[in-house]
Amino acid sequence: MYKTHTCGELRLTDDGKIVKLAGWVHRRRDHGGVTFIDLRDRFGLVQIVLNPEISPEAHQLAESIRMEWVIQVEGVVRKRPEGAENPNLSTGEIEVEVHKLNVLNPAKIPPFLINKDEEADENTRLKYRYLDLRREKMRNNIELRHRVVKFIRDYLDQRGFLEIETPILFKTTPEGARDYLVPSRVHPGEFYALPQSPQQLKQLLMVAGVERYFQIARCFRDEDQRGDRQPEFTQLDLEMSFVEREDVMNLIEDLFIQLVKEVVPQKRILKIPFPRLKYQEAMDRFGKDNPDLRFGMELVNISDLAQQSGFSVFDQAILNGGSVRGINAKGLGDYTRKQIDELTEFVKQFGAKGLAYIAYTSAGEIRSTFAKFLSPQLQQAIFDRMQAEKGDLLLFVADKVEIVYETLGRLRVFLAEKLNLLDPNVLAFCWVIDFPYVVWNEEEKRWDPSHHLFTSPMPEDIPLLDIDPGKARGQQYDLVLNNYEIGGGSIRIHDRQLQEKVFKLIGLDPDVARERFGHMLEAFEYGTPPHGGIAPGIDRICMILAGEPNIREVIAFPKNQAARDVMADAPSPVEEKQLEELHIRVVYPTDSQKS
RNA sequence: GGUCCCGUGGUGUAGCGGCCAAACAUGCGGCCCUGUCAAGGCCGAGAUCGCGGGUUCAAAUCCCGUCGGGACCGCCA
Repeated sequence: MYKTHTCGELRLTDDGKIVKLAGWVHRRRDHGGVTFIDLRDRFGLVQIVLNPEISPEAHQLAESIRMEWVIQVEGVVRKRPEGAENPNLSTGEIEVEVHKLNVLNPAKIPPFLINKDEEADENTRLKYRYLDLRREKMRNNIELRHRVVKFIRDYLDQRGFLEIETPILFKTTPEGARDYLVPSRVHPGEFYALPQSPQQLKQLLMVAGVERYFQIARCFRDEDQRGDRQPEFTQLDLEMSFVEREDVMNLIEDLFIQLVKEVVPQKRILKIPFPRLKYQEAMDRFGKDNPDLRFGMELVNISDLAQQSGFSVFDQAILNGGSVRGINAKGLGDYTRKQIDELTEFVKQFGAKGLAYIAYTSAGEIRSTFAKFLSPQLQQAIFDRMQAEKGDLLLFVADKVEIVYETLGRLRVFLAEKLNLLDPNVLAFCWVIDFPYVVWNEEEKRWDPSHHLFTSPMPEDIPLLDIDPGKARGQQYDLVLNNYEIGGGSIRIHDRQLQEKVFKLIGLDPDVARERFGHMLEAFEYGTPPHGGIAPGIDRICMILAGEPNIREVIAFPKNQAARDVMADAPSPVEEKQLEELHIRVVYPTDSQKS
């Protein structure tokens, strides 16, 4: 054994013990006479002392040692001299007096500092990820992730769930995200696809009678990156038989309440039980189906008031079937014209033509883009409805309702960030339910499933599928946390006729449906229990719990925005021989196709 | 496919037409120092400012292009 103890565990009670320690040189303090080294391993830091009077050899050798060298020491645990304790260190009451020092492996000078939390260039961090992971923040994040997953496994195990692995090499499903394809060597011209999620397989496990299944499942989607999206990511994939919507929601809600209590006790859940918002309510109040409930500034509909104003921008919007809504940016009434212009630019990105406002300055003055249409009565009515006080800034968007939602929903979050209203220690979970079952795809002139095509409609809305599909609601539920959708699920269809009806509704050709999903349809005829499930995203959850701005910070070896692993430099070209075996010929894009 | 932002010693930043062959911190090298813990003191090395082109008497600084990175839109059932 290289070590008898870890660097984090020695205490005053170990005083006098002979120990062996091994780890990395975190810092070295050479006083000419005595030399101190903070020795680090994954479990902590401990100060080791090299005294020439104890061991001249060790002290001599320590001269040459540099940061991040891997060393081993043998020595005696000593209580530190009076006044030399370090209260910032859990091992700060003791130190290890070194009798023997062993260099296990020297280290080059690292490209960034391991012992400081100073930001380093992310590209460099990714290239030397193994060094980045030594740093305290990343070590904590990776450990947090372990705690989260461990908690989930234990929690579900105690409740009768089985963790079952499903294939990584599976079948393409072109209706979702773009698939990652894997060519078959033994079947020329045929391909596996990496799963976008184990959706079909977990449903088939329900047909198989598993009843309670989960998996910490890797999922793959070949779409462009975002801070909260990687080409491969991890879901808690879960499915249960003989359950209704409430059953799944209640289980998951309790799981997260307990998880927070155990893994991040310093964080506070805003509301228990989690608020449940109907989709329409979420849109009306927050403009998004993933609302951040940590702050107010809710949208207010003033279409009826705006109608009387005579302000043509408002009239036009309403005449075209749109609406006029606003938010009260509390305390921004003294914003300058320039600052408001900035907000206007912001909403224009998302399709708004402009931003109307009423600034009620702290001095009590009114400034407004539609001042001359603002009769005292109208102004009062708007102020009443929006609870405006001196010092407030009322911001309005008049447009098609989708654009109003989109722009005000984003503006609301944008302002909250600016105003520092987003407390990272508060966890505002909520459920969003009663989603529309299908949404009209204008481009393709067809109905698209708003969740996925195995989702069951609300039983009472099934007749609507024939007469007015847009009005039907799905048995879908999204779990939302602080402005992120962290999981979506639904009660599934377990009846072949209904499933075929849905395929037809969304314009899936029966032959194509049989080819792609024949195994599902057939399975449904062999005694399928009612079932449903959910798939919370582990990366996003860990990101929020760790207070990180993107999921790369909670993934050991993430890819960059261009979907590249910059450490190993993947993807990479392959040998011609490999391509031959796979019956593949590469056709490179020409310059004109590239641009 | 598109929009925006960034690119200065190893790292993080400053400089944003002449005062800059570039400043500060940290790291790195050397010397001094027996109780420090972000040790300290002294000395030193290290960037032609991502790359290419242009404007100008003069470019790290302005413009165009390009490469790299990031944020976002599209996309993500």
